[in-house]
Amino acid sequence: MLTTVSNEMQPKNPNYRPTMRNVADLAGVGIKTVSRVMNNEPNVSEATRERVLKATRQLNYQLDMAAGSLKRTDRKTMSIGLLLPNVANPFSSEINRAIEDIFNARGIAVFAASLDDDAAREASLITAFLGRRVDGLILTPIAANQAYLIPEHSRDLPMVFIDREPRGIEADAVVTDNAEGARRAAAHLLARGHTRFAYLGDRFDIQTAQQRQNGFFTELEKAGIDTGLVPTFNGVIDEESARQIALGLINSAEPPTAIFSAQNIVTFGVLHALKETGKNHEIALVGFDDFLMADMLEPGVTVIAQHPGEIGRIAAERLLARIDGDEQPSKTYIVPSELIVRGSGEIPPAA
Amino acid sequence: MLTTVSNEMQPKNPNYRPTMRNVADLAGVGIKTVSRVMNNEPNVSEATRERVLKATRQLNYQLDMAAGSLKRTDRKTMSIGLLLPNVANPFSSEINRAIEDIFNARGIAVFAASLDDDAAREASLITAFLGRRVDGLILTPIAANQAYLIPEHSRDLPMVFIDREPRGIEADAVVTDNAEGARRAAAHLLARGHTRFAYLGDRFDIQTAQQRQNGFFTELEKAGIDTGLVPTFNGVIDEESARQIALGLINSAEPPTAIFSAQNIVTFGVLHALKETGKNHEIALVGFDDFLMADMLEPGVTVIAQHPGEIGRIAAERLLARIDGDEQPSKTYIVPSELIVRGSGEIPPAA
DNA sequence: ATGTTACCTGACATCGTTGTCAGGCGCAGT
DNA sequence: ACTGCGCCTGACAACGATGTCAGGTAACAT
Repeated sequence: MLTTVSNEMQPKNPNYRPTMRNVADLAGVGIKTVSRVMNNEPNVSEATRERVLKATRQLNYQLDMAAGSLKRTDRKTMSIGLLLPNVANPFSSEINRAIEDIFNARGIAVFAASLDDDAAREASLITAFLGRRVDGLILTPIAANQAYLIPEHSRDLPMVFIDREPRGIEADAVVTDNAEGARRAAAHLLARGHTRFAYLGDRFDIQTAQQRQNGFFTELEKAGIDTGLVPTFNGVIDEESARQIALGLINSAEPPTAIFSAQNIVTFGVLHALKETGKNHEIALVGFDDFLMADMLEPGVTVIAQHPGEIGRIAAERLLARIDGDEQPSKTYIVPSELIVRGSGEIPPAA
Repeated sequence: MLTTVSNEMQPKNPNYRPTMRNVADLAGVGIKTVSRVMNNEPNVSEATRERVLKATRQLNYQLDMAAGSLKRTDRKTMSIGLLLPNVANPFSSEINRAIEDIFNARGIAVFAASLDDDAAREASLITAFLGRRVDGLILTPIAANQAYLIPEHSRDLPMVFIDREPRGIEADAVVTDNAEGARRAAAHLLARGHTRFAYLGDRFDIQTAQQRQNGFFTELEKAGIDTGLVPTFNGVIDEESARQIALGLINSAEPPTAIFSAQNIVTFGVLHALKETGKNHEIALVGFDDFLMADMLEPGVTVIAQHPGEIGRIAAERLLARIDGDEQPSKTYIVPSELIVRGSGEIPPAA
C-alpha cells in the first residue's frame, strides 16, 4: 500500500496542477524555499532563486492564493466585495469601473453583485462574500439597518458605504450632496419665474430619494410656494409609470410649467411623455442624474449630474486605506453634484 | 508550554472568527459531524443536527469556503472570472448583469474585470483569476491567440468566449451575427436608393470590426458599388475622432448620402457632427449597437441592435453546463442582431 | 442468542501553503 | 583556533475544512 499518491500524476498526466512540492523537487530545494521565492522574501541566494524560478516556468507553476491565505497571519484573500444597485445601470457601472481600476492595480480582485433594492438579496450576498473571506466591502445599503447584517466578528471588516449612509453601524461613506443638488435645481427653475411645479421621485424608502425631495421642497418653500399643492409622486419605479404620470400631469387642467424628476429612469419616462405631447419646448424639466445623449435631445436636458467615477474612486481609496490599517474615526465624504445647463431647464413658464 | 493556542481567544475576544472546532465543542460533537450538517449531508440524526445548528447560530458560525475547497475532491471554489471590454460600457454591463443573475442563483460569485482591449491586461487578469482557482471563465478575447494565455494544465478549465471567437484553443463561444447584421444595414440603405456611402469602424484588429466591414462591403458589391471608392475609416477609437471624420465627410465636395457607423461610440461622434451641421435630416445613418435614447433623437436613430442580455444568458448557461460536466464538443452560438427602424436610416438620398 | 444490516459518529490524515525554528556554513574579530 | 554573527536552508506543524475509515448502536432476521 502506498502512503502518498498525489505526486504520481506528475509526469504523464498533462493536466495536473503542479504544487510547491513539485517545484521544490524539480529545483532540488525545500518547499519553504520555493515559498520564499514566490513571495519575494529575502534570504534566498541568487543562484537558488534562479533555479526555483526556472522550475516554476518549466512547470508553469502558479501559487494557490486560497491555500496561502489560509495559513498566512494576515489572512488576506486579496479580494473584496462590491454591492451595487445594479451593475447594468450606468451610475453603478461607472462606480464599478473606477473601483476596479484602483483594486486591480493592487492585485486585488473584485466580486461585484447587484442588489435590485432588495434587502433579502443584500443579506444573502453579504453572507456569500463573508464566506469567501473578502478583505473588505463596498456597498450601497438597502436594509433600514445594517447592524444585523454584519455578524459581530466581522464588525472590524473594512467597509465603505456608497451613495447612502450606513445605519446602525459605524463606517466610512461616500455620497452625493443630494439635498443640495435638488435645492439647486429648484433655485434654477424658480429663477426662471416658475411657480407651478411637479415632482416625480424614486422609491421613498431609499435614503437618497428622501434627501432629494427635502432639498427640492425646502427651496420652494423658501420662495413662498405651498409645497402641499405641488403634485408629488413617489415610488415611481420604472420608465413606463413615469411616462403615464407625466402624461396625466401634462394633460391636466392646470399643468405644471416645470417638472423635476429625481432619478434617471424617471427622467426618461418624462422625456417620452413630453415628446409625445409635443410639449418638450413648453414645459421645463430638470432631472437628477446625467445621462448619455442628454445634450443631443431637443432641447438638451438640464440635469443635476452626479460624479459616479469620483464616488467610486474615493470609496476605493478609503477602503484600501482601511485594509492597510488606517484607524482614524469613520467619516462621510460628500461629492458635490453639478448643475449642467442644456436647455430644458431654461424654458420660461408659459404666459 | 502550550500546545495549541487558537481556542484561547474564544470567550473574551468579541471578534475572533469561530471555526468548526468551536462549534463542535459547543455542541458536544465531533468536528466531522458539524461538517456534515453544514453541507447537508445525510446520516446525521435530527437531534444532533438541531444541536449543531443551534451552536452555529449562537456563535454566528460561517463555513470558510476557501478552506473547504482546498480539501474537497471537486476542488470547486464556487467562483468564476468574467473578462469584459469595459464594465462601464452599456454593452458589457448588460452582459455582466445577465451572467451575474444566473450564477448568483447557483451560489457562485463572479469576479468581473475590464480589459480595455489591452492584451497585457488580459494576460495578467487571467493569471490573477487562475491563481484564485476560479471554476470557470467567461471572456472577450483580445490577444491574437489565446493558447499561450492558458497554461496546459488549465486547458480543461471550463471557458466560454463572448463577442469574439477563440483562436488557438477549443472552447464554446457566443457571438452576434456581425457580418449578417452589417449586411442587413447595407441592404436597408441600398433599398432607399443610396449609392454614396461612408464607413466608420472600430479598431480593425478586433475580430468583430472586420466582420462588420466585410458584411457591409459584401452587400454593397453585390449591388454593383465599387467599394474601393467608399470612404472607409478604421481605427476610430473615440467619439471625438469620429466626429472630426464625420465633419470632414459632410463638408467634402461629394458628401456621402448614407453613413454606416460600426460601433456605439463611433455613432455618437457621427450624431454630433450631423447635428452641428444641421444635416441630421438629410444624410442617412445606420449604427451598429443600440443605445439608450436612440428613439428620442431627431430623427430617431436606426440601428442594428445586439442583444447583450441574451449573449450573457447563453454564455452563463453554457459555462454552468461545462462546470457541471458537460463534455459535448465545443460550439459557437450565434445571437442574431436586429434592425430597428427609427428614422435616420430611412432618409432617402438627396436629389 | 447470534449474525446481519443500516445508520450514526468521530479520529485522523490531508489539501497547498506559510510561520517557526533549529541547523549549517562562511567570515570577521580576538 | 575559537567564538559570534549573519545569511541560507529545510523539517515540521498548522491554517480550517473534507474524505476515509473504523467503531458503536439499534433493529431486524435467523
